Amino acid sequence: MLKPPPIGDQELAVLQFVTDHGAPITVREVTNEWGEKRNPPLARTTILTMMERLRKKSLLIRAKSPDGANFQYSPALEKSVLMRGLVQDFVDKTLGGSVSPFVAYLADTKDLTHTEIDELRRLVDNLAQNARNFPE
Amino acid sequence: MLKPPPIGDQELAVLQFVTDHGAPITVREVTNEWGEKRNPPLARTTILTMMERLRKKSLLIRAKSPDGANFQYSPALEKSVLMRGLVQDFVDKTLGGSVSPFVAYLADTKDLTHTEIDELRRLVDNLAQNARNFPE
DNA sequence: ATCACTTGCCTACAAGCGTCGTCTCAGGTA
DNA sequence: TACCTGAGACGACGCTTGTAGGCAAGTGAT
Repeated sequence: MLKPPPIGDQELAVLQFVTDHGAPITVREVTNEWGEKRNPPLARTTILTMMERLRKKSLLIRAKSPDGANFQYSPALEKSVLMRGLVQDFVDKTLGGSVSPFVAYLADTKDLTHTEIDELRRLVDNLAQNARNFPE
Repeated sequence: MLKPPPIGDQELAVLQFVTDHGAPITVREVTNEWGEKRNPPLARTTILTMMERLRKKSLLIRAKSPDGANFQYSPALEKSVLMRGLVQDFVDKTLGGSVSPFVAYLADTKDLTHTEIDELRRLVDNLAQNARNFPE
């Protein structure tokens, strides 16, 4: 398996926006709905360039719009798959492959809501459940 | 608070090595003990450059060795602080500020050992404990 | 004093990223 | 038909990162 090309911060932001949008979206729409609201706003061509670079990296796909006037872009990967890749990458590269440090260092930052902690607990329980279903 | 300068992957690897080493270390030592073992091996000057860049970013500090012949580098931040910053950064930038997706998407990757899951559970319990001690 | 090394600094250069300006071309419009 | 407009393609520029070569000053041995 070849190493996935790295994604820049802005590229990732665009990718997330497209992914969260749910439906195929044009460069113009991304510019209007996302790029211009930022500080500083981004030119249309900037968005276009980033989206094309994402396409080169096989993270976006595009197809002619129904009227054939322009292109509509869609995420090439499901959000869950994308996220998992990002997390995996971070864990491997930065945390040295073990997830324990994540929660460990997270424990120091007290800015977790009760809701989030509950959610974490629920997820860990789930994790344990799954592990029991798939013993080594 | 100004935005922390970004750290490249290799830079981070060097920084981690220095941090994990525990004692002040010279460029030569990093080269021998870390740089040359890699694939491909890194030249001494490459390590030097990276360590100097890390120093510019205030992530390493250095001081003359006792015999005054060269410099010894040490991490500017404790490992826990560094890690917390990295995790925080990742959560903010990639996960949109919420930690739940982390464990959620982690749950899909089944390559967690029982030991790690147990550890996670313990940590979450701890987290909950702390939260109870500091109600909002 | 000279030679061999080591260390640190300076410079460089190719990729990759963030950001656009410009060019061109297909379609409408007057 | 002669334009204007919006879309995509291309190229570009500055900055950061990864990688390193060359060089000058210091140090120790001869």
